[in-house]
Amino acid sequence: MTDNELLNETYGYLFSPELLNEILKCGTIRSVKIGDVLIEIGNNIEFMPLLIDGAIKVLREDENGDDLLLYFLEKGDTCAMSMTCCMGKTKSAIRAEAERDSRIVMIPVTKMSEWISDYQEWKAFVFDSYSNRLNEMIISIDSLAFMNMDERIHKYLKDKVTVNKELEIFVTHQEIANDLHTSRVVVSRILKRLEKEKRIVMYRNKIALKDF
DNA sequence: ACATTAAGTGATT
DNA sequence: AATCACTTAATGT
Repeated sequence: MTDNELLNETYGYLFSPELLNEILKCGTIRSVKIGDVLIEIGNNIEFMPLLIDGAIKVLREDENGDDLLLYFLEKGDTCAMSMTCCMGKTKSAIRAEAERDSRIVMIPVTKMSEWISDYQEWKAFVFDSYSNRLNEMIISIDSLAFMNMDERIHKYLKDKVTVNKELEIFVTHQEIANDLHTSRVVVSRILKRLEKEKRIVMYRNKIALKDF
C-alpha cells in the first residue's frame, strides 16, 4: 500500500481532507525496520509521530539500563511523550522501538500546535490520544502493582499477539524477561507451566499461542 | 567437530 | 520471585 493510501485508511475517517492534505504536505514519511530505535531516553523531540503501519513498543529504562515495557502503539496511535515534549520542550523519558517494520508520518512540532487552533478534529485527536496513553499507563501500573508474574506474562503474550496479528510470536525467554523486568529462569518456568496446560507450544525463539 | 546461544532444572535465599 | 550453578538442546561456523 502506498503511504497516501495508508494515511487515508488510518486517519481518513478522523480528519478532514484539508487536514489530511496538510499532513501530507508538512509531514515526512519514515520507514523503520523491526528493532530500530525511534526515540532514545533524553532525546529532544522535534517531530510528532503518527503511526500509519506497524507497531511500536514503548519502554522505560532504569539507571542500570534495564528495561520495562510500558505499552505498544498500533496503527492510528501516536506517542504521548512526543506531544508533551513538543509543547513543553522537555526531553523524552521513554524509549520507542519498532516492534515490527513500521511506517510513520513525522509532523514538525511547529505544525502540531498550529493545527490545534486551525482544525478542531486535530485538537480532538490530540486530546483523545493523550487520554488513551494515560489509560494504558494506568493499566501497566496496575499490572505491575497488582498482578503476579503469571498474569503479567499472560498479558504480555496476549498484547504481543494483538499487535503482531500472529498467533506465533518470535521472542526468546530472555527478551520477555527483559521487557517485564524479571529473570529468564522465572519466565521459562512459567511458560513451561503454560505449555503443560496446553495453552502454548514452545519452540526455540518462538511461542505459539493456543488457548488464549 | 566445536563454539555459541537458548532453554530446562534443582537447590538456596 | 530471584539467583546460582549446572545440564541439555538447538543452531551457527
